[in-house]
Amino acid sequence: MIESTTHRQVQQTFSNQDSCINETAFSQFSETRDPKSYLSSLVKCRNISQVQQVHGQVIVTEQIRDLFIANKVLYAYTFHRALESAAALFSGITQKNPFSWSVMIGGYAKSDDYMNCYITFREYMRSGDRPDDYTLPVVIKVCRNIKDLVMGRVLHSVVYKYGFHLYTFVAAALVDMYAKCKAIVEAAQVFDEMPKRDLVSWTVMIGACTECGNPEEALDLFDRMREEGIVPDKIAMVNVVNASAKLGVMHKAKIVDDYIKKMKFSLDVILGTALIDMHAKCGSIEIAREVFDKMTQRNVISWSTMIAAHGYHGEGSKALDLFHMMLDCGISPNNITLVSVLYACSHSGLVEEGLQLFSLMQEEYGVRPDVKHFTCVVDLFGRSGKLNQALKLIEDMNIDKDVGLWGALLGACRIHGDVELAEKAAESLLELQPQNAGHYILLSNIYAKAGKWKEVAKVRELMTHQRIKKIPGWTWIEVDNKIHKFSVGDQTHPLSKEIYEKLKNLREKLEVAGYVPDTNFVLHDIDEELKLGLLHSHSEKLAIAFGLIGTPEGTPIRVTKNLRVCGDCHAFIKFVSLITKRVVVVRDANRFHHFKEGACSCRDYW
DNA sequence: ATAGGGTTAG
Repeated sequence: MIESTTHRQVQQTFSNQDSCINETAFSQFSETRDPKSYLSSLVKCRNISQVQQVHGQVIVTEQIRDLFIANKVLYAYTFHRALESAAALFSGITQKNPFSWSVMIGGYAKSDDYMNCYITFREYMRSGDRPDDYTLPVVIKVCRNIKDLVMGRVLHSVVYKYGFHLYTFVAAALVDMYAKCKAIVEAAQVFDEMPKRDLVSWTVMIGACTECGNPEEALDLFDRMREEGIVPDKIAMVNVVNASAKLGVMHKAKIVDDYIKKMKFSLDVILGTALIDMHAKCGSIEIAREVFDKMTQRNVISWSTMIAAHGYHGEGSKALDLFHMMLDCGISPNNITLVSVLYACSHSGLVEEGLQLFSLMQEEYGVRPDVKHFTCVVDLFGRSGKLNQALKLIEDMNIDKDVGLWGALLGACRIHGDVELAEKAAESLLELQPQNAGHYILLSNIYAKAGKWKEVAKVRELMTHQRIKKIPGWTWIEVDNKIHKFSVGDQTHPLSKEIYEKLKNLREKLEVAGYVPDTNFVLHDIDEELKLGLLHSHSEKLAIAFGLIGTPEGTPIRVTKNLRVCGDCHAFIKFVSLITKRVVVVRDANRFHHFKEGACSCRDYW
């Protein structure tokens, strides 16, 4: 069964490595000459040379003719990622059974040799054997890893062609593959078709929903899963925690957290890190930090997550402290850690610290700056008014420039009212993303701030011409575990009358304290009176007024805005926090701005 | 004997 070349090759290797035959497993083998009993344990804990020795021995004893043993040795090679030896052995096996194929294909997959994995799978199909339940998940997983949706669909059709019903392992692999390729409809189809769903199938579907931007559905699925009597494990919980993190709703985070405590899941690195991320993104930076401090093991990801969390909550110096603590613990930062630290610096206005870090990140930490790091530094320069330096940095870098980079520059232009540079940034930005309404709005706001109404009109014309619609700005707030959503001028809320009353009352007090409404904002084709009305009923203001009505005194008011908070609202909120003695936490995108006693935790950049 | 699900930025 085994070709003689393979035999010779192995014997050669065998004799070259004769010095280390004293390990228990091997001597045991030498005595008994019966590898079946312990070969599998040998595979798992010994090194490659022992596999070679066993291989040599079974060739000598001709036990290699036993397909069971040949397959075992094959698996041993792939386990240790010795693919060349595995392939040589594999090609010598003339009577390959599904196990042999599956192990060889899985071996390539494990070693990230995707091309050979595909090729061998194709050979398998052509060999006349039909692919089995064990091989398909492996190849489907490869499609997932390299996001090869085309091949993934082919494999899906193979499943049907051979008349498989959606066996759980295959189906779970398919759902996951589709999800990672962002094909949520197909993922859901496979999931719905499954005759039986186990914990893994539910878990991948929960992950799929989160991945494709529907965390609410993910949490619903989790409830459904439990209703069907499936008990989650830690991996399932990580997916649920991620869903909750993405949703960003604090009371959901609390429910998930309570459940994890109730089920007494211990916090390993991954679950702990996911929890930090969830609490931070749902607004509780304090709880996030508590989890972090409580964790018994932390890796670079846990540290990066916590550093980033302090960063987007406007706590730049805490982020920096943590970064140094991390270094003291002997953990090497990676590129993401450095993005997090630089981001923290730019959001808190720690210009010197940020620039210092950037300048020595390569030699000190061995991380080569990529476009994300440059973006943070452009932000850093930009916010501190050093627009020329920001531009020079962009011009001098020889990395592909992306939307984020130009966006940071455009944002900086808005803060400092640099129209000329804004036009330059916007030009590059619109070239990369001509359909993104946000860029047009930002540019037109910059023109408006400079009083260049002709240019404002031009941008508007451009938008109309290209059929680009402005996205409405929404703000929402959680009160009594319910989400209340507001848009500008909103009158649909049941308590609308009280809200406007409260707002009017509030505005009088704020104006006495020094708040001046800023009418200098863009609204097209609207007369002054209406414009003023809309100014007084920004979605943020409505949500905050409702928050003042609906939440107990002394508790923070937390609102989320889908777009960036405008300058007028920023000033408004500062005064609200001063007058009412309430902490106001505003989240826009993934940034949190904590307002307390008339000040904002983040560096002002409106 | 071999197979499917887990953490960070943007």
